[in-house]
Amino acid sequence: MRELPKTYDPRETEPRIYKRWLDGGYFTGVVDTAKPPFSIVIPPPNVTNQLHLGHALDNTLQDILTRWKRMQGFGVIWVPGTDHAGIATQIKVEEELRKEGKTRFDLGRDAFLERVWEWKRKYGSRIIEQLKLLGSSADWSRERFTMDDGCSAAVREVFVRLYEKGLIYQGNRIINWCPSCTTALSDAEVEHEERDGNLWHIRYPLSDGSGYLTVATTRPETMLGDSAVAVNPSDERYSHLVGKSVTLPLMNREIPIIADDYVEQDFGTGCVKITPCHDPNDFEVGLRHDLPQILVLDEHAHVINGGEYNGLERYEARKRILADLTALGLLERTETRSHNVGECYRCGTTVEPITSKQWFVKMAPLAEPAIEVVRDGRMKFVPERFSKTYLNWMENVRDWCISRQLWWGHQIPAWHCRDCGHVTVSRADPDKCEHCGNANIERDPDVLDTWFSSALWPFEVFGWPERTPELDYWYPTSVVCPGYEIIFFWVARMIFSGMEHMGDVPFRTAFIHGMVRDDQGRKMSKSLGNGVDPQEVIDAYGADALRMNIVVGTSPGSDMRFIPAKCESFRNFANKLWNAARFVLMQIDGKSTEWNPASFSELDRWILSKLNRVVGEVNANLEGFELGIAAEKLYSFVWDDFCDWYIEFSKARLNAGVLLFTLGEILKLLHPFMPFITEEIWQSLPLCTGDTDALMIQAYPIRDDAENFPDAEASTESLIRAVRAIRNLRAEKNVPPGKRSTVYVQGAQFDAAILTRLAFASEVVFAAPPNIAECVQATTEDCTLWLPLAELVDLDAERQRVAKERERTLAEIEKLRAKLANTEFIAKAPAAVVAAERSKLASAEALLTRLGE
RNA sequence: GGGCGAUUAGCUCAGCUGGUAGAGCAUCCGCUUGACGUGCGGAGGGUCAGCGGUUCAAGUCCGUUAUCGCCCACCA
Repeated sequence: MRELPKTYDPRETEPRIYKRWLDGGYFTGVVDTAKPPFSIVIPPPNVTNQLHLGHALDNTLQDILTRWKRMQGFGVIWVPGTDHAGIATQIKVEEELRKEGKTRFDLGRDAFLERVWEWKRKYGSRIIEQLKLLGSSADWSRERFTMDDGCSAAVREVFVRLYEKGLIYQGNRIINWCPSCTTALSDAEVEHEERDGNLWHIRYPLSDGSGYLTVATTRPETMLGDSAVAVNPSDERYSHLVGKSVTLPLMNREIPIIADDYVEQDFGTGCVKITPCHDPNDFEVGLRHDLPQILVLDEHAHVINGGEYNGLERYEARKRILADLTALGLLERTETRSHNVGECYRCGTTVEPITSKQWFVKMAPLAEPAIEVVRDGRMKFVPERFSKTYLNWMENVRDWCISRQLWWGHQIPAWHCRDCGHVTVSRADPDKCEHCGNANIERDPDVLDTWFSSALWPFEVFGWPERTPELDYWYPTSVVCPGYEIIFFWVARMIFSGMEHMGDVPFRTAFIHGMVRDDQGRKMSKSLGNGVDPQEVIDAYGADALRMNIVVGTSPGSDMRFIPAKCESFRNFANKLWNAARFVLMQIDGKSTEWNPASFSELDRWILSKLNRVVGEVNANLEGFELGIAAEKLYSFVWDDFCDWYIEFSKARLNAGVLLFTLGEILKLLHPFMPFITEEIWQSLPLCTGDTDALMIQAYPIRDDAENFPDAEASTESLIRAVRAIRNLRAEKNVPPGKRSTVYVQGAQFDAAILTRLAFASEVVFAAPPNIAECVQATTEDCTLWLPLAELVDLDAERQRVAKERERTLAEIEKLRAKLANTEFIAKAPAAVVAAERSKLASAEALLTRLGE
């Protein structure tokens, strides 16, 4: 048995304990069909950067569930890994290059990719290191990366399958384009911001010279690409003009006036300029009316096909165009108006809707089963409300643009034939066109949306498309723990991918959490500089304290503020537990810890009964994903019940067996939450017998109804109330702590040794004092206590206090009597509730009698 | 324009299926009480945002209002 130091030192302990777990191989998932499976795949962190506190939240939740289930005897695996994060990582490396005065084009594709891999290696390993610092019990032997060989094979297989099914297609459609990242984006990758802007009213002269139409637009620069002006078909103001034409100012192009339902009569002037290449609605209108598509902005959002404006950047072009229109007297007026601007979720640049040839996933057929499984409960969200968010999105989802004009990512497995134009999509790299047989083919340079590969994560990590034992055993996974911000990006896409390729849900439960904010409730961000490095917190307070901070006092799905002082309180808790263990070790030293129920006192049965209750509750809470509530109950059981009372009892009446047992059970219960300290203590206990007898593989306690002792609970709680009453009395009377006195008790019989010790008594007498007049009195619901302290007490104050308590009791009695006099209450409330109210009344009445004595 | 969440002690937040409000921190008083001052004992502090309803009983369910926040949406 090792002597424990007086203060717990997480910095010394954690690395040592973590190594012990690794050496024991306890994290390794084993396919064991004798056990029920439990699997979690990590939401793979992006290799863009090291982890922040949000990841600490993700992974603490996963680790708690994983450790709990492992201790419950499940065949557990937690698969770790990282995500290549195509666009985000590419931006990072390009930024780095920019500092060297270079662009990716200077390096060329291969050299650039080598640079990105370098970045990936650096941050990928840092991330894994950080996950370990947190205590994550992930199976490192199965660590994956979304661009490793296995994932690449899965991506390739999925792409080909969907293509062959006609669910992946190439099309020239309007998409979101980021001029800074110079790539297409999916709808989900565009963030909408409300911005102040202008609505410019511009006159388009009628071609016949009979006047003009005024159109209102927020994007005057796109007028260079206008191919019509549209009005509502039932708008009588303009019906006579439909079929005629206007002359597009600046470009002097004659464009038709058309009628389309899309136009709202009441908005602006009721006339809309139609720019099919740069507005999603206009694009649709253009298709309906067979309008020409005139692209006027290039990949950098510089003007093309715009005559004298060619080469101008879009906002520069706007200025010039507005100035020119003003000069021509065609700018009727300018109205300020706030409107939504789409921004690239990675770089914040205003996104340009642009027509472009891209690859798409046809969503309707995929969405259908993905909607069904959530509707019928085969897959559930925790908290439940997120299923609504999810369904709303899935029910309205549009085709998914999956091609990105980037270099970092899975290159699209499609080869274009320069001779016949046919596209060959295949599992193996082709050397000739499958249509004309010529070798003059070229691979599509684009890569896939990064989420295309993460969508496959829950099955690709188990070896899919191979049918592996791991896949059979662990798919569908049990739980996934993402933040709500990636429900669309990731959760939704995993669900339809799982349904399509595995024929089953990817996970039974999506346990959604919120965001970690700073202590003022602000989002943590680089620019604010308010980000917190988990390692700093771990260094200062220990990983266990960080984990508890993250879990306690937060509710699932809601954002939380990170308050360092809260870590301090859990560090203190860790220290409390540590010292409780020290006490236990000291007490049991040289004593028998034999389990002998015949020797149990009421106090022993009390703690066992309380323990048993907490065991039941904690398991139930964990089952319901109420991790914070479970942790809080354990906190209070350890501190309030075990330390404040049972350990204090033990100083007067020791049962080494129960003391040690209870500590052991506490360690097991707490282990998923605070793995390091609990394991460390466990290793010093005689309960831990062998070298491989780690706490983390002990059986998690389960509730045992034979361990309920209501009588012991009642009698001990009565004792606790008496002790409190005496302490209270002494504090109120400012009795010096060293001053002991006789305690008189009437109405109950207690363990005198305990009462003597905890109530600072010199002696306990179970009778009313002979000199009541010279005593101060305290009452509990089942007994009266006196201290002969008349000389130390302000008698006036004491009378006042008693009077006040009397008043309070009277009020309560009145309330209870009214309640019990209510025939409806008696008739309708459950019998147990009525009985409880009756006994409350009885004890209140008894109290009143005693107060009156 | 839809949808969702929040509003509880000075601060940050818990309170699952309704049964007379809790924690941590902060505050105040006292303390070398046989593990712990990262501690011990004691105390104060809330008309659970407002209004209405259901119920024997509402922080908890329903409706409504207000303030704050988030998500989604093709009115230029």
